[in-house]
Amino acid sequence: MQKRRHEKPARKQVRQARQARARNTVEAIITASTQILAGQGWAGLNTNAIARRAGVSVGSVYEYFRNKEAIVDVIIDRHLAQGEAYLRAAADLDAASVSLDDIITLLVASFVELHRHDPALHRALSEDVPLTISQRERIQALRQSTIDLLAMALTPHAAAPKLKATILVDTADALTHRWLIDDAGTPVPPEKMSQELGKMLQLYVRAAQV
Amino acid sequence: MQKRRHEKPARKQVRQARQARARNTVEAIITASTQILAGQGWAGLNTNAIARRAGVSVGSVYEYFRNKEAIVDVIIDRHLAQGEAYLRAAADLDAASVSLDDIITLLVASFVELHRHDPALHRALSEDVPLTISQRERIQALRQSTIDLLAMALTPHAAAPKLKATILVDTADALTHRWLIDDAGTPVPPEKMSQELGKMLQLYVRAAQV
DNA sequence: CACTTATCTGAGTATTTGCTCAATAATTGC
DNA sequence: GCAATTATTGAGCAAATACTCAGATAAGTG
Repeated sequence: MQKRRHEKPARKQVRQARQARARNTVEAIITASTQILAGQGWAGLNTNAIARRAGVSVGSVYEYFRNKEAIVDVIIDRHLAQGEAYLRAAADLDAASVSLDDIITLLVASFVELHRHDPALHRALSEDVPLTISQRERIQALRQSTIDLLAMALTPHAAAPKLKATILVDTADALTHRWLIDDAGTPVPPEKMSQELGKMLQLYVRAAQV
Repeated sequence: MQKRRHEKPARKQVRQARQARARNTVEAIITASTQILAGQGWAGLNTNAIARRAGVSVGSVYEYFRNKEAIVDVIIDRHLAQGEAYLRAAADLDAASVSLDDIITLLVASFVELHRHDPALHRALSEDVPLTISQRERIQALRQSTIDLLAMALTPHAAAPKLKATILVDTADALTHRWLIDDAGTPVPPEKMSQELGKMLQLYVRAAQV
């Protein structure tokens, strides 16, 4: 049944969990879905399997979630919140007191840390689950905030900080992604790789622009 | 029906197209599938839609392809062949006569070129279609060949050529991917980005190692 | 307890979709 | 022309799966 043909007819209301028992049910559903996503990916995520794994009936799933996508929505929400937390922590640093070295080290370390936690889930969410437009927008906004914050931090140290910040963030994100999540075939260990990544970014930021 | 539960029972043989009419049918099926993949992605690719778009009946589809995945297999095959062609062309260059500048310029230009051609299909194949193990292996092999070839080219110019080649290839691939395929939200134009990418890779390769 | 509200159940419905097969048509070889 | 081979058709089967609903059970309230 995969897709509703002509847009959802605005079905019935979902219930808000009031009692503790119900909140447990909701959490069980989310946990089960997360595990299935990490283990079998989007293709393995079906409502019957979710209910079975959560130890509840399908009816309960639809009591608290409008549809399958709504469950994933919550999972993505919680996942993005982690990235936003890292960003808030970095924003609290005193810009004047950190060196260029520190900035880049923190950048690389943050991305590595983010990707190291539950790589299977991260992979499923970023490469498997079909994201809605608003989910994509939220990810894009997080990226842009990171770039903006980094650009501010770079301003005392380098020319063209916005451009450089874009390159730095995209490179750090794309490469940690590839090394920690995507493949299984890097002959070089990830620590060595992220060390090289830091070195490369350093050289790039320090270089005089053309 | 999505998935056969207990491994394919080794069904009936697929037919080999002998007459010109049949070869047209096969091509029409592949073309239709490619278009659907590029336009609607994996989720929109179903056998009835393929048959309709190709102007043939479902029966014909299964006359020449064991199942839906077999069609995608051919598409991926042809797509990878392009990458392999680039690699062969690069391998024909005289190693002694090219400068470090040329090597990196060619690397970046090749990746840009590869990703610019039919980005929608590229995206569907690399982020949407669930790849089989052997398909992943083939991609991995192509990546490794590229790294090996680049490492050889770098040997006269830099220390630790294998490590550097790995970084270069992964960076070029991941970033062109992101800029040309993934998003739609880069405020900086792709040409500028690839120029910066080339600059960064140059600096990295030229730097004395620690 | 009696009553109301919240929660849960799971067999069943509606739909999608991969794929088959018996019948029909076109092409080729003689 | 006439078989044999190759090609095509499309209704329909079987399985998967998102989601519903009528009724059972538990919890809160007086």
